Order: sequence, then structure tokens, then C-alpha cells
Amino acid sequence: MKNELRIYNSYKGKKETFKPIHEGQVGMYVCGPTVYSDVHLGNCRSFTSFDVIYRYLMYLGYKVRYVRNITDVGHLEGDADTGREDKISKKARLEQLEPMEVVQQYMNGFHDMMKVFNLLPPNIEPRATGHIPEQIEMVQTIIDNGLAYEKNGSVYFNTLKFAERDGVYGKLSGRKIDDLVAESRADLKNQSEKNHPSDFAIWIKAAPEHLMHWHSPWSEGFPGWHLECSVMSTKYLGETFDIHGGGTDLKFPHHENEVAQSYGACGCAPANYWIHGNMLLMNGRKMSKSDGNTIMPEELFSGGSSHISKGYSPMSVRFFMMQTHYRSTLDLTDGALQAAEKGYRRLMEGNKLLQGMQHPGNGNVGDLDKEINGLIDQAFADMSDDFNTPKALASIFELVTKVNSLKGGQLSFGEITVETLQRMQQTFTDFIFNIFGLLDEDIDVSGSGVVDELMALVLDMRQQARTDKNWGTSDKIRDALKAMNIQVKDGKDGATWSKE
RNA sequence: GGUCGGUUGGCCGAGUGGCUAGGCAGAGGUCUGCAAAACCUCGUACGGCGGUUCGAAUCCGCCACCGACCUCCA
Repeated sequence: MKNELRIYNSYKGKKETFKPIHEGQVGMYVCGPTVYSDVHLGNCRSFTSFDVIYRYLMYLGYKVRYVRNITDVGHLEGDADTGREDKISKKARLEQLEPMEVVQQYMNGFHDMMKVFNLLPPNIEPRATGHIPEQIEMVQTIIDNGLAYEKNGSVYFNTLKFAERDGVYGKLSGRKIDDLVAESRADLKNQSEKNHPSDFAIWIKAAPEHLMHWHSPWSEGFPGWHLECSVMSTKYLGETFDIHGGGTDLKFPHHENEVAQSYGACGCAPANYWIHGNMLLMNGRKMSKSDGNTIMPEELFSGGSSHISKGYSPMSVRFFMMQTHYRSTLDLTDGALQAAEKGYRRLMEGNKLLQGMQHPGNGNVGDLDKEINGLIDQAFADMSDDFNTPKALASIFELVTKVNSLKGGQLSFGEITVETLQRMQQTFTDFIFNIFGLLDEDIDVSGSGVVDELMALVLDMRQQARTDKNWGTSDKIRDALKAMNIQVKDGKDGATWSKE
């Protein structure tokens, strides 16, 4: 069941049918992290959103080249009054480390966390410092094309000239160049090096105390933050590629400036589709490194934060994210996490039941059969409608109810065909594991299978006690298991168990 | 101040001009040795005020509140 894929294109402000540049192939660039501190959960949400997009594109059969960069130079501190210091450089100075040590440390941490949340690695993960010559080259090209100028060793992009020439500047973020002048902060206006307040640096002359700098025709310096993405996306995906992604907070100025740089270098738009993921909130406010309103993934897992009452597993959190559309803000609350944790378990238990089902082989096409196939079709249609994970999940949960009813005997296998059962099994595998990227955390608990065998033995002994009406013994076993967070479920065909 | 977006039942969170979102919590019931689990039923929500319409929570206008961006951020 493959539907036409519709994607909300932020550049156009509407949903469009997705048509890749090359049939069957997708080039996707997503802005990665600046590795100067530990990833927080907001970062994780954004990258998880794009992980699902990546997974679904592959599920649809596209050959995807997914590029996600590591920013390891050029990202300046925001406070212009205290000088413009590179974030990595500053961290290195404060911690008395080599800048590359800082980068390595936090990049490792980032990768570990991506693995914990079960994100697929990108196909290419380029680093800004590995592309200095290409960045210098692009700066020169933009100068040659008349859209950048050099001042005291730094090079600035001429936004005014670009706006007048192409009329594109501000289109992505919905800004007008006149407004940008008026809105610019007073201290920016005082930066006399710039011809125009909205101009931005593409090459920056390094201050004497700056640790990271390279030779260039203009100065001993380092590239501007926006430049790296233009350079690396061009290098690995071409001058114009299919999808450019990132958090909505990057829309301006980062993405707007990327568009400008691409036009400045090659006269073309960098990407056909822009996808922006919305923010993770906590207490109704954006989760952000710089203002301290954050929760670290480790705190979330351990429960070691005043914002939550207990720890939540990585997959509960991933499920929590699936319940919200990527373009909506998601407010992190303890209650919502508890609900997500239970919902996740219900889903995994339902899947386990379903995968263990054998059709007796006498099914007919009836209303139930049609209903189930309709729900499956609906789930895929919803995913193809701008990656609507919460809506797809709703259909999946309705199927979970069908599975439980088949198991409990409220519904009969006679009402569905063998093919439909198999299709449902395949759909669950596809959605839960391949598209949503969830893992069954219970599998890790039992590991070698010894636990399963031991449990089978225990439940068999309890069943014997029940047959003998030895309620004391059977309840003792049940209560003891309960104390170990193992729940015994008595069904028509004997007891099963699951971890709570 | 400028630009954009949001306001959905106890909580989280989809969606649509008339047709059940879903999850969690709650109430009643079925099943069960008792439970649990599961299943069934139920609450009948769309910020406020107007307007368009046969009909709006869904479209338009005004108001209120919240948020994001405008400065580094996913």
C-alpha cells in the first residue's frame, strides 16, 4: 500500500505532493547539533522527527541519502557585547581542552544518545572543520558574484544587494528587508563593519585569543556558521537537492541565510522542500540550552529531575514523541509521560500477541476483515499525509483492540482471512519497528531466552496448583512475581506474563 | 514593538463545514476461584463575542490569553 506522499513545505507554507529530483531517490539534509555541550531532550525530539521521516521515505522504497552535519566551528556566542566568540572555542578555553577534544567528547555523547533513542545514523555526517577549503572556495565565489564584501579581514554577505537583485531574501522566514533594518537591535547597528544591519558574516577574522583559525585570502580566521551547511549540502547532495530539514528555530536567520548563500554561489535554491520540526516545551516554555529550561535524557531515564515523578524508559519517551505531529509543539509533563508509558506497553503487548497468532485456516471476508484492512490502509494514508504519526497511531491502536478481542474470543478468526492476519502482522512490524523506530524493551530483559523458559516452568507449576484448587500456592506465585514487576495474565488458553 | 502560530473533554493530543480520533485517567458491566489483564458501554470537548451558511469546534471579523521567531539554540 503505497500512497502519494504529501509534505508540508515551509518555503511555500502549504502541503505539496512530493516529487524527488531523481526518480526513486531522495537527498535530505538536516542541520545537526553544535557539539559544545550535552544534547538535551529538545534536540532529541527534533532528530527523532527526522529519523521517522527518513525511515518512512525508505519504507516507501526511496533510496535516501541522508546528510546530517556536526557543527564543530563557527557557531558564535549570541551576546554581541562580550565579543563574538566561537562556542567550541570558548568551551575549550574554559575547560582547558583542545577544541577537538571538546568536539569529540560531546559528539560521542550525542551519538550514544541517538543510539539510545534508536535513531538510524545518517549516511554522511560531515563536520564543518573537515570542509574549510570548500568553505573558503564558496566565500570567494560569492565575492566574485558580487554578493559579499570584505572588511578588516572578515567577509559579509550583502543582503541588501541580494534582496534587490533576486527578491528572495526573507521569503523562507516571511520577513521583509525593510523590517529587518528597523528591527535590528541597537548594538548590531553599531557594528560598523557591516554595510547593512542584516548582513551576516561568512568569514570571520579570528581574535588573538581565538583557538581555532585557518589561513584564508582575507585573514587568519574561521567560517561563519551558516556557511558550513551550504557547503556540505552542496558537496554531498548537489546545488539543489530534495529536502532540507531542521528545527523551526533555525528558520531565521540560519536557513534564510543558507538560501541566500546558495543563490549567491550558484544562483539557485538549495532545496525544493523545507521541513521544520516544532519545539519541545517544558512547563509551556521552549526547552533551551541557553536559558536553562532543559531536562537531560539521563535525568529523564533515572527520574532525577524535579520536573518528573519517576524515570521513563527511552522507548516510552520515543512513543511519547510519536503521539504528536512533528509540526506541533510538544509540552513535556509528568502526566503525559505516564500516559505514554502505558500506551507504549499496550502497543508492545498487542504486537506480541499478534505476532504469536496462528490462523486456524477457515476465515472469510466479512465486515471485520474489511474493517481491519481499512484501518491498515488508513494508517499508511496518514503517514503519507505529511508524516502524521499520531493519526496513524490511532488506527494502529484500534487494530490492537481487534487483536485483543481475537485473543479473548470476543471476535473470531472465522471473520478474517489468513491473508488479512498476515497483513496485520506485517503492518505492525513495519509501523512499530521500521517506521516509528521503537524497540521492544522487554526483549532485552530476557536476553538469552532462559528467562522465558524459567517463566514457562513457573507458570506451569502455578497452573498445576490452580487445577488442584490450591489457591494459596497459586496466589503466592502470582504475588511474588508481582513484586518483581512481572504481571501474570490468566487467559482462556493458560497464563502469559509480561514485565511491568 | 514587528512577524508567524496556537487556544479541543480530568490530562496529553489528532482532525474535519454535517459522519467514532487515539492514548492515559474515571464510572458501570462481562470474564475470572479471587484478582489482574482483556473486552463492551458511558461522560458527549472544541477560548470569548459577532458574522457567513440549511448546518461551524472546522470559514470570516473583532477581543482575550499563550507561545515561537526577530540574539546562540533542534
